[in-house]
Amino acid sequence: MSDDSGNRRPVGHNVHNDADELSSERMTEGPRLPGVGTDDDEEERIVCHVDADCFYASCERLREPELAGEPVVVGMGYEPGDSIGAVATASYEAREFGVESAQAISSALERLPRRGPLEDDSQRDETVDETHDDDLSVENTGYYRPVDMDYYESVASEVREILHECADVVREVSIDEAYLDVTDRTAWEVADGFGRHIKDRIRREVGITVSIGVAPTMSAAKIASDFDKPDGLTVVEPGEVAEFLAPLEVDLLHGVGPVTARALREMGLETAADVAATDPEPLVERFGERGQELYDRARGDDDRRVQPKGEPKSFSRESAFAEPVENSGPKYEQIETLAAAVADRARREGALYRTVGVKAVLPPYDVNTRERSLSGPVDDPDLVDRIAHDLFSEFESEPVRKVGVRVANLEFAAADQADLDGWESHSPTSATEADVSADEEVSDAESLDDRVSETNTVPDTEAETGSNEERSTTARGQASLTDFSTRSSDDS
DNA sequence: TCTGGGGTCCTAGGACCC
DNA sequence: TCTGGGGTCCTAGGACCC
Repeated sequence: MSDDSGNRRPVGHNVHNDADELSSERMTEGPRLPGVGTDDDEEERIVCHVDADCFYASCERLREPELAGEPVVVGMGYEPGDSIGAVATASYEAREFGVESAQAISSALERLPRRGPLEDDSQRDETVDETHDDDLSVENTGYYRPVDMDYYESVASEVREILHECADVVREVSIDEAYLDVTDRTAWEVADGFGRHIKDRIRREVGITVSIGVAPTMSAAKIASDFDKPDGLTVVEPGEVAEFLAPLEVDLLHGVGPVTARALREMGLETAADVAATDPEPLVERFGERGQELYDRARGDDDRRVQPKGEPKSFSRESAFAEPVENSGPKYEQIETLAAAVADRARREGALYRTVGVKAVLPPYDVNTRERSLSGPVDDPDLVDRIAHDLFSEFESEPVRKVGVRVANLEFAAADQADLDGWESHSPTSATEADVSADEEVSDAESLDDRVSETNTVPDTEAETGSNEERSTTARGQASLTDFSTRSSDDS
C-alpha cells in the first residue's frame, strides 16, 4: 500500500483529568486502603501491542525477495488436486484485488489469478511457478505460496527474542502478535520513540515490519496497533483513550464479531461512543458478562495486566473433505489419522489429557461435538483412537464435510510435581502407567477407577516408549478389575 | 462470506453430592 | 413425600480471535 509516512497521533492531546477518566467508574472497591501492598495495581501501565503486518506473506518475502511489492497470497488448498482451502494471509497488494484472509481459495483465485505456468493440467505439484519472466498477462496476477508453519515459527522466534529484550513481561497472543508491559522501560513522553525503537530493531534484525500501538490498557493498545497498519505506530496517552475509541465502529472492538455487532446495531449502538454512553444494564442482560466487558472496553476501562500466556488448554486437529462424505470408511480413516496426530502432539508437548472429543460438521454447516472425560489424565494414543471412534459412530452414516479430534483437560507433568509427590521413588515399576482407561470404558465404576487412575497420574514423562510390553500386561490386569462392571453392556 | 485450521472463553442444563 | 439451596463436574453449543 501507500507509505503513509509512518505514525501519527490520533487524537488531540488530552487536557483531561486523566486519572479519573479511567478509575472513577472502577468497580466498587470502595475507598482503597492506602499502603496495603497487595498489588502494584495502582499505577498506570504502559502497554505495547506489537502486530506483524501480513506476517506469513512477509516471511515468504524474506526468503524470496523478488516477491517484494508484488501481490502475495499464502494459504492452503490451491495446489493441483486440492479443491478446498482458504487464504491465511494476503499481502496488501493482494488485498487491493479483494483478496482477504479466511476467504475461500477459489474466490481468491477469481479475483487474483495465480501467476505461473498453469496452462496444462499436468498434475505435477512440483513445477509450480517456475517462470516469472513471461510478462504477458502478469499485470493482474499474484503469487500463491503454501503455508509453511515451521519457517514462520522460526522467524517469529527471532521477533520474540527482541520483544523479550524490550520488556519484562510479554504475552504472546499468536505467532504474529504480542502484548508488552513496558511501564518500567519507558515513559509517556518518549513512548513513541520507544515504539519506533522496537520497530527498527525488528526491521533491521529480522527484516519484517510490524505495527505498534501504545496505550494504558491492553484493549486500547490492541486497537491502536491496528489504527495505522501497516508499519504503523500509534500512541494513545492515558487521558486520550475514550476519545480515541469514541468514533470507532463497534465491530472494531476486540471481542465483537459479526453476531454481536449486529445485535448492537439493532440496539441502536453503532460506535464505541454509543456503547460508552448507553445504560449498561440492557447490555448485561443481553450478553451476560460479556456485556459488562463490552461496556467497560468501549469506555476505555480495562484493568487486565499483561501476563505471560501459560499452558495450552487443548490440542486439536481437523480436516475437511472436498465434498461431504457418506461412507464410513474414509471418515473413520480420517478420525484415526487425526487421533494419532493429536495424541502425538500431546506426547511431544509432555501433556496428559483427561478428555477426548470429536467434531463432525454436517452440511450445510452444522457443527457437532461429542466428548468424553476419563477419570484420570492419560497419555494413551490407542485410547484416543478408540474413544474418538466410539464418539464418532453417531455420525457414521451421515454425510460429513469435516471431522476433528481433540484432547483437553490437559495436565503438564511438571518436573517438580514428581518430586513433590515422591512418585519416582515409590513406584519404580511404574506399573500404574497402564491407564485404567487403557481398557475401554473408564467412565463407569467411578469409585474403583478413581483410585486406580489417581495412581495413574504419574508423570510418565520419559520411560514411555520402552515398556510397552509391561504396560499392556498391567493394563490387562487392571482391565479385569474394571471390566467386571462395565464391559458387558456395550460390546458384542 | 456456501465456510480452512487451531485455539479460547462463556453459557446453560443435567447429574450428583451434601 | 414433592422437596431447599449451594457447589462442582460434565457435555454441547456458540461466539470470537488469528
